[in-house]
Amino acid sequence: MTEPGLEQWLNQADALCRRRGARLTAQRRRVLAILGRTRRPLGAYAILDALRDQSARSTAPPTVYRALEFLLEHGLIHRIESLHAFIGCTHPEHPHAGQFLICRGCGLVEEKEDDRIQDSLGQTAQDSGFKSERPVVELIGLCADCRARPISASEPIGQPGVGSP
Amino acid sequence: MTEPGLEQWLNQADALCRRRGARLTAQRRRVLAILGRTRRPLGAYAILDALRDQSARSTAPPTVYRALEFLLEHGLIHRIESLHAFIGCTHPEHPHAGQFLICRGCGLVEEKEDDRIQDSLGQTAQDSGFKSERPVVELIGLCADCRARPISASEPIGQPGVGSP
DNA sequence: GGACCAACGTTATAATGTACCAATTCTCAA
DNA sequence: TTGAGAATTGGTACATTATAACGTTGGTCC
Repeated sequence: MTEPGLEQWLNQADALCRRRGARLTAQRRRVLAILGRTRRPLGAYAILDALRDQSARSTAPPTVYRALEFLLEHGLIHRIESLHAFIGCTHPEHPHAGQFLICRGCGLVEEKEDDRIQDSLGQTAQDSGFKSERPVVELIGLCADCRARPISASEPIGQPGVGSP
Repeated sequence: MTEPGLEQWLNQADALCRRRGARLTAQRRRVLAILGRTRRPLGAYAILDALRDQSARSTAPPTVYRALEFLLEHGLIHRIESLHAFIGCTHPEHPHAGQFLICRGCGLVEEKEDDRIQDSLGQTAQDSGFKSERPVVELIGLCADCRARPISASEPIGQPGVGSP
């Protein structure tokens, strides 16, 4: 999410919520903005720290988790299960479950919405008579850039977030 | 995993480890057996409780996590990310990453190894120049049985494990 | 204004996972 | 067989992630 696009993204989220009769409150918007400034997933406690940094008011875990719950419900963010972390949704127009390419080198996450994957998952579920309600698809590996870099096989670099203390 | 099949499964695991020069010790075998007795995922602390129940010796979390780490490395169990839990692998002959159909009704998990899914994931990764090292594919929903049952839409039933305190 | 309800503040605690070091057990060569 | 070294386990403490419970605030509608 680039800085100029951030405002636009937040406004789009605001509009979406209004349309649904939901309220993107100041607190929720702050959390969304924190996630919107990075393409890396952030843990709840990293978000908490960011909130504490940007305001004098004290903030506790439930506040963050409540905001995250709301944003998840409205498809404005996604949860990355394998990292216990959250990331802004890149196309929140319609609710969906994306697929995530998670680079263990640089920490960047690419969100996909691939029909072939969704079809194959749907087929497999159907074959078992299973009704899928929440698909979790996360590929952990190395992005193109990190594969090209010689040091790529070792520890992650890049900004703090999750996993890089 | 049925009771008569359990011994056979454990022995297969033992043979696999031997072949690789790894040691399926008594402790590791105990953990594997606990997972083998259910088709439901178990949290680390549920396994810990089971261990404590079946022996007078005291046991601490690191013991369980070390055993789980070993079993994961050797493909004898899988980790279910969305549940923070572990489940026995149904076909450990070769290392692999399965796909999991997780019923939120009865808690049962079906492990798949579907070529269409794996192909579509591979395609998507390749399109992005991404090298997938650890795919996480978990579908949370309702199994055929639970869909058929009228009460199915509400809370989970069945044996303890994860999520049913 | 007052009743209501959603959102938020606050404290405490549960659940999951790991760092660290000591004690034990196993293996293999001398 | 025995002792050195490696692998495994025991055990304490603590870090990280998440939620329960209850009171307070603030906006909305009559």
